[in-house]
Amino acid sequence: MAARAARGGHHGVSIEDVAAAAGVSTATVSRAVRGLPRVSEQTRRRILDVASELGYVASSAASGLATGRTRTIGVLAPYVDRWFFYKALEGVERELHEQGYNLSLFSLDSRSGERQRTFSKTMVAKHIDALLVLCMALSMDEIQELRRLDIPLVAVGGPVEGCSSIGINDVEAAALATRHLLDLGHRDIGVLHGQDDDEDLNFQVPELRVNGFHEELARAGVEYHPEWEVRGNFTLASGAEAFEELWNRPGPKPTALMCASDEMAMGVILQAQRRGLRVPEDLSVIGIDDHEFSPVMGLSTVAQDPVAQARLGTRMLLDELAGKAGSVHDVHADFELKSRTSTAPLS
Amino acid sequence: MAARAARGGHHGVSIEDVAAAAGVSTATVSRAVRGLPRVSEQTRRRILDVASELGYVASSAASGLATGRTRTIGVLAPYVDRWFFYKALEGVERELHEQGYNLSLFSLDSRSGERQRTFSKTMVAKHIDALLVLCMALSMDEIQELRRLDIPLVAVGGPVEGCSSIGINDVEAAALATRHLLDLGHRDIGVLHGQDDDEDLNFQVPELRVNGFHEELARAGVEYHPEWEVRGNFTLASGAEAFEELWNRPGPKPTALMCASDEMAMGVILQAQRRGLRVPEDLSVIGIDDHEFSPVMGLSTVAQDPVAQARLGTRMLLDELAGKAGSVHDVHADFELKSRTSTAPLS
DNA sequence: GTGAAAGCGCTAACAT
DNA sequence: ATGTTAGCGCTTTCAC
Repeated sequence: MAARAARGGHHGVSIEDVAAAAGVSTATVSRAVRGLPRVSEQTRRRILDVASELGYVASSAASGLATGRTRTIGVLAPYVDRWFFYKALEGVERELHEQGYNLSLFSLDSRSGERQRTFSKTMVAKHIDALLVLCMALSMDEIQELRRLDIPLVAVGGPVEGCSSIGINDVEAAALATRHLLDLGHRDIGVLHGQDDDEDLNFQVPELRVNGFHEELARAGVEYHPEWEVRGNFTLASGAEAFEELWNRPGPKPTALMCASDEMAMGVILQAQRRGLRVPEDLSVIGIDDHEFSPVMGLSTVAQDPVAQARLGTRMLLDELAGKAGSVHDVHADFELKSRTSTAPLS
Repeated sequence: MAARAARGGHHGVSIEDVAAAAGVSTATVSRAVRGLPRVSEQTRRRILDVASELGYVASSAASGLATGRTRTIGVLAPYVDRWFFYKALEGVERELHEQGYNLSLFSLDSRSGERQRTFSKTMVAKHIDALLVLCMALSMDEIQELRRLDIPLVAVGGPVEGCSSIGINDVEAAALATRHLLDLGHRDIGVLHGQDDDEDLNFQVPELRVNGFHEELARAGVEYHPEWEVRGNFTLASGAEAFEELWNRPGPKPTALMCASDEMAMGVILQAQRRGLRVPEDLSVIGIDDHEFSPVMGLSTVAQDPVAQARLGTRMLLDELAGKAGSVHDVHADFELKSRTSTAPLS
C-alpha cells in the first residue's frame, strides 16, 4: 500500500522497490523472478513473496531494452474476419500464451487507406521477435522488407517466396475433392475458383486448387468444360453469385461442383436450393476447408485444420527464438476427405 | 550499407547512428522523426532522409521505457473465432493502425489450461496503454485486477461492472425482434436462449435478450410458454440441437422462434429444413446480429455493427490517452430490424 | 550466492 | 533551433 509512494513514479512497482523491500540487490531480484539459478531457495522465496505482495511485474519495455527481446510475436494477415484467418489467429494465440508470449496483430488490406502497408516500418519493426504471415499476397518489395527485418519468419496457409511455409498441399487437396466426385460417377463437373479481384489474398492458393482439379480430371480422362468454370472470392455471397452466374449460362449444366472453399460451397448450396434444385439429388457439391458450419450443412469437404497449422508455425518460431536454429521449415499439413450429404452418386 | 557496421550492434540502426550521419544530436533526431516542433525544416528533411536511408526505426522498447507509453492497446476476448469477436477485432485493428498504434491480443477462455487468466500479471500489465474488453465474463476479482492496472478501460459488446461499455441495448433489440414476430400475427412464439454452459462469455447479454423477449410478449398480452424456451450457446450447432430438442418435446409447437443470435437462428433453419419443415411457411425464425451469412440465408434479424462499436470504443480509448479525460463513456449502439425471408405472416 | 555498475536506445528537461 | 545530460527499469558481466 504505502510502498508505491516511496519512489516518485505514481504508477508501477519497480525492481528496486522489490529489492529494497527484500533487502537484496536488483540483480538478485531479477534472477529470482525469472527462475534463474544462482539464487538460494530461501532468498528466492522471500523475494517472490515480497514481489507478489507488492504486485510487482517487470516492465516489458525495460527488459526488452536490456535484452533486445520483446517476447512478442507478430501476425500479419489481410483479414481477420474470414474463416482461415480467425481460426489460425486463435491457434497462434493459444500457443503463444501458453509460452508466455504476446501476440501483436497486423491486419493490412488494400481497404486500409492508401495501401500504405508500411509494416516493416513503424509497425512490425523493433516490436516483435518473430513474424507469422497468414496467406498474405506480398509483393516482392514487401517480402524484401520483411526479410530485412532479420527475424524468424514463417508463412501459414499459403507459400511466400523465400520463406518457409506450412499449409496443406492445395493441389492434392483439390484433386482429392475432385476424385471424390469422380468416384461417385460424376463426369460433368464444374469448378468454382477461389480468386476474383482480391489483391490481398495469397494468389497462389486459388490457382493451385484449380490446378488440382484440372489434373485430376485429366488423370481420369474426363473432359474439362471451361463453361462450367466460374469465379468467386472465397465468401458465401460470392458462392451464391457464382452459382447464379453458372446456371444462367446457356447450355447443359454440370451434375457436380467442386468449390475452392466451404464458404463458397455453402453459398452455392443455398442459392441452388433457392432456385429449386435439390442437393445432392440434382447437384453434388463439395468444398475445401471444413468450416464449422459444414457439419450442420451436411457439406462434403476436404478438411484442413488452421488452428493446428498455426500452432505448428508458432512453435517453430518459438523454437527458433529459443536458439534451435533450423526449426522453421516447410511442412505440408494434413487434410482429409469428409464425405457428408451434399455429395451423392450420380443417379 | 556500410553504416550499420559502425556500431557494435549487429542488428538495428540506433538514433545515434542517425544523429552521427546527419551531424546533429540525438535530441534533434528524436524531435525530427516524431514531427515535433523546434526543428528547422531544413534539418528535419536532412534527418528524415538519412533516417530512411539507414532504415532507422525507433526502438519501441526504448521509447516505451523513456515515455512510459507503449503505443499498444490490448484487446481481451474469450474467443476470436466467433462472429462478434472477429468482427470487433477487425474494427479495433483498423482504428488502431490508422492512428499508428499496435494491437495486442489476449484471448483467454477456460479452455486455456488451468484457467490461469493471469492477464493483469505478466501479460497485460506494463505492456499496454489501454484495454478494450470484448464480452468477457469477468469475475469480481478479475475486474478488480483490471481496474488496478490504472489504464483506460472500455467494454464492447457487453457491460462490465464498473467500466464504461459500448453495445446495443440487448433488451430493446430482443424486444424489437419479438415485436416483428408479433406484428406478423404470431402468438405462439418460442425463444432460443443464448447461454448454456459458457462461463467465458458475458453472462448478461443472453439474459438481457431473453428479458426483452419476455417483456415484449407481456406488453402484447401474449401468453408465454416455458415449454417453448430452449438453450443454446450462440453457435450454429447449438441452434440445430436446440431445434431438435424443442421439436422432440411433446405437445403443440410454436409458429415462430426468436433466437438470441443469427448463428443459432441459422442452425434452427437448417435443422428445421432437414426435418421437412418449411421456413417461413411452417415456422418463422428471427435472429439478432446480422451475420455475413444472413443475407444469403434470407434470415430476418435485428442487425448490429460490431466493427463500428469496436472502432468507437477504440477511439474513446485513444482520446483518453491523448489527454481528453472523460472520453470513455457508455454508449448504446444502433440496431435495426432487417426483415428478410425467414419470417412471414402467420397463415 | 550475491552485489556493483555499466549499459540497452530513447526522451525530456534544461541549457545555449 | 539545437545540444547536453540525466534518467526510464531492467539485465548482465564481473567481482566478491
